[in-house]
Amino acid sequence: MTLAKSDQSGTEPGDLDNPRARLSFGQAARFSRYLQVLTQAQKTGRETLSSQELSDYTRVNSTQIRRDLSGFGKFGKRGVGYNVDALAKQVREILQTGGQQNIALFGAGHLGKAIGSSDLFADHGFNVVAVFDADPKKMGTKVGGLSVRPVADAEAVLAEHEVVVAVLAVPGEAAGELADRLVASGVKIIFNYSESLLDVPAEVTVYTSNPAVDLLHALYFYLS
Amino acid sequence: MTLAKSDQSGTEPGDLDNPRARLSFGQAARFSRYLQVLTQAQKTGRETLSSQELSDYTRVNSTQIRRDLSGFGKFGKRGVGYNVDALAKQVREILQTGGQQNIALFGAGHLGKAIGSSDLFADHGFNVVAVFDADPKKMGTKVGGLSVRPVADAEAVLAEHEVVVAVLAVPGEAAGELADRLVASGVKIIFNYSESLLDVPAEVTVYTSNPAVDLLHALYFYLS
DNA sequence: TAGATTGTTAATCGATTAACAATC
DNA sequence: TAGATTGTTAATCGATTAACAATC
Repeated sequence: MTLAKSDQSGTEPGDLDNPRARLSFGQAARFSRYLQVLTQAQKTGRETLSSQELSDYTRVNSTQIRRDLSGFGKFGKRGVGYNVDALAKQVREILQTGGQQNIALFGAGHLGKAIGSSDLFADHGFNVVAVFDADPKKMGTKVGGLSVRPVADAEAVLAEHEVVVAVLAVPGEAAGELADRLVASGVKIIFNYSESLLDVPAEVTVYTSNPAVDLLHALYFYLS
Repeated sequence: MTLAKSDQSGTEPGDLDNPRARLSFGQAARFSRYLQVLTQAQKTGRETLSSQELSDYTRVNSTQIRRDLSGFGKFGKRGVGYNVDALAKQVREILQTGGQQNIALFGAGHLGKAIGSSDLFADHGFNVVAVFDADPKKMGTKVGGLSVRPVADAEAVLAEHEVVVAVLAVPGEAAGELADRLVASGVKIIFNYSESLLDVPAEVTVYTSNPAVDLLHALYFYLS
């Protein structure tokens, strides 16, 4: 939450004279979604997308999209839309996604295997460097090309690869203690796929994924 | 998006005289998250939670939380916090989560198995009624107590169980065509775990889950 | 009592929306 | 040209934040 501080300038959030202006929390969330849609559109060979199409896929208002983008330049062509390749490149620059990031995956169950063998992270330049599990029987089995390792190795691996991002696909009972170890090892971003509520220091960001929460949200509007 | 219309009254969103006042899009999202944390806190035997603790777990501002809740009544005790059981009950009423909802799961791969065998949905009263897959070799195998069925059966099963919610844990290539069939069968809410962008009519809500998007977002603040 | 936390107000900031000239 | 869509402004709405009296 302390990360959510917006830029101090009361004027243009992304002034052309200052293209490194810090994005607000909401803006960064939106730009991330734009990039996801653009990346996927590139795969299907789309050459242009209008702000309205981007809006349909991201559920962000189309005026908002044009405003977000126009803060960094004039990337669109009136009457046509935005060039997908060019805009994807621009958004990557805005989000500063240049550097390689290493990720550690904890849990080699169904969910761990699903995440480890998907291209979700690789598509955006993230590199899963290790898969850990507590079950001795799983040691050495392969998940997405990596051999499963004992959780005891975690500290050494995290340090060696300078891992800042950890994905927790473990049972709820194991998550709390594991999170404490990760925080002690310098992990700053935790994706929590367990049910457990994690207590971490303010400088660590926890993303808890829970489809049931989104379903409650969606159903509320469907039912009323 | 069309679902996001807020209530028309410019005054109290949740007037005590009108406890059924429609929640705004953002409010419904927040109440869903409160309920998730409260449900989990119940499991660990917590008796009370303060708005600050709820804020730490939901990343929603604590004043915002108190304000959301106070729109529906005075549920807290000053100097103590909120009773977990009582507040969970209240929030369930506010979100109108009484009715049973049936869900169909498509895809019996790693991700499908992870979702089908978890308690994520069951915890909130949702009922997975069928698991479908395209692979003939998987027919009859079990996922979370259900036998995997051919996708050809989908229309009949969706109609029989009045399914409004579908979860797509299938490869991207299969998702688009499947979504069209689901929409034709009356499905209104689709959880899309594939990479594919889905084109659906305005009355259908698509939730696309993508950890990489959240990671881009989180990293932006970590790196800058 | 003293400390903690709610319930509530007011000020500020960011998001949404409508509208439209500019222009591809 | 005519149609479509951007870039931009202004108005409104919702979220965030600080502050604090009320009260458990």
